[in-house]
Amino acid sequence: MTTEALHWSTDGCTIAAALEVVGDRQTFLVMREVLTGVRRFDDIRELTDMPRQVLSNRLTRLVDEGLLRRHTYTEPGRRPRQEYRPTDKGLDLYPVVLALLEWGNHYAGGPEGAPIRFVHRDCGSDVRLVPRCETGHDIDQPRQIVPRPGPGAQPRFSSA
Amino acid sequence: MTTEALHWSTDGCTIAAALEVVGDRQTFLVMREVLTGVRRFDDIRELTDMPRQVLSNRLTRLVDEGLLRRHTYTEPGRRPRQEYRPTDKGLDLYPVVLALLEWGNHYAGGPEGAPIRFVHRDCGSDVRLVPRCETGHDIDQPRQIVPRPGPGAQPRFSSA
DNA sequence: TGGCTGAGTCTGTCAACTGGACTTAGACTG
DNA sequence: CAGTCTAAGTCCAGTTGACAGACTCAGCCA
Repeated sequence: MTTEALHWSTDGCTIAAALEVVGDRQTFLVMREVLTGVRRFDDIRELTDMPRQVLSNRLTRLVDEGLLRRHTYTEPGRRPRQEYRPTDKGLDLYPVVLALLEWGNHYAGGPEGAPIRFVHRDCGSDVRLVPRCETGHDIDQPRQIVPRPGPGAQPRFSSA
Repeated sequence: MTTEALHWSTDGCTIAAALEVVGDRQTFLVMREVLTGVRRFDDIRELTDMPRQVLSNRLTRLVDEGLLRRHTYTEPGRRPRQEYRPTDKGLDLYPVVLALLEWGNHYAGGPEGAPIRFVHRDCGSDVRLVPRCETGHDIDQPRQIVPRPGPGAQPRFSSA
């Protein structure tokens, strides 16, 4: 019953690499706000309820990582302000946000339903994530998904 | 240009609720291991490179939250050991894992490719996540996804 | 009896988060 | 022009959490 997975190292794991960028709660909440259209410092701070210092830190890092970019804009009769807008790299996190939203709706949702949903711009109906294999089968049961070593898999040398 | 999103509170956000459970790097790495078939304490510890205390803490919490369950099993001639197995609630995190994997492959992958992939058990080909709206349109551009207040949305009272 | 091993617990150090006060730069007010 | 308002931070002290490494405990085996 030894699992094959044990023989492979996790070096270079791209899940870990992704978590390195967005793997903490606060960073992810910032992305949630930006992807739902909230883009100014104090608005994000209020909606995520995080200390200014942490928000400042996270925004700087997300800009450095290329998920957000700063955009200065000026409303008439006001001084210039900063907005944080998602880049393509940031927008591509939508599936992660959707996956978490679906899981949360299923397992952590209250009776009144989620306060947010994501819809198809063209038709207005809700967006769901469908796991599908490249042969074209839709997969409705997670047990139909199984792990395999990928192209970059390296044998694991047990450190004994 | 004022965004509508500003007028809605994030109370009850199911993304935040999901992050409350799996929103830190270490917890998520544990789920990655369990979902790839690595289920014993010391194996997880070695592959995730985390301190025992942190792993112990995370495993206990994941069991308490119902994503994992402990399973005692005995190899012949060895004393009983614990395994951590995913529950249905844990298995349903597959889409989140897949979404992070895809993002990581795209933006953080090395030239040699990911060390892990997930395939359809029946046909063996790679599983991808396809965002699709409930009307049936596949969505290939993240910009076609837009946020809307959900059924549980509450007006936001600016705290001035 | 004593040793091995998987799965932890204990302890001290050090980095990160937290809440609250302070700072800065434009624009507007009198 | 001096004073005020606001968005977007920075600074500071206290507490929490991660980390590394040593120690513990329970079965099994020689």
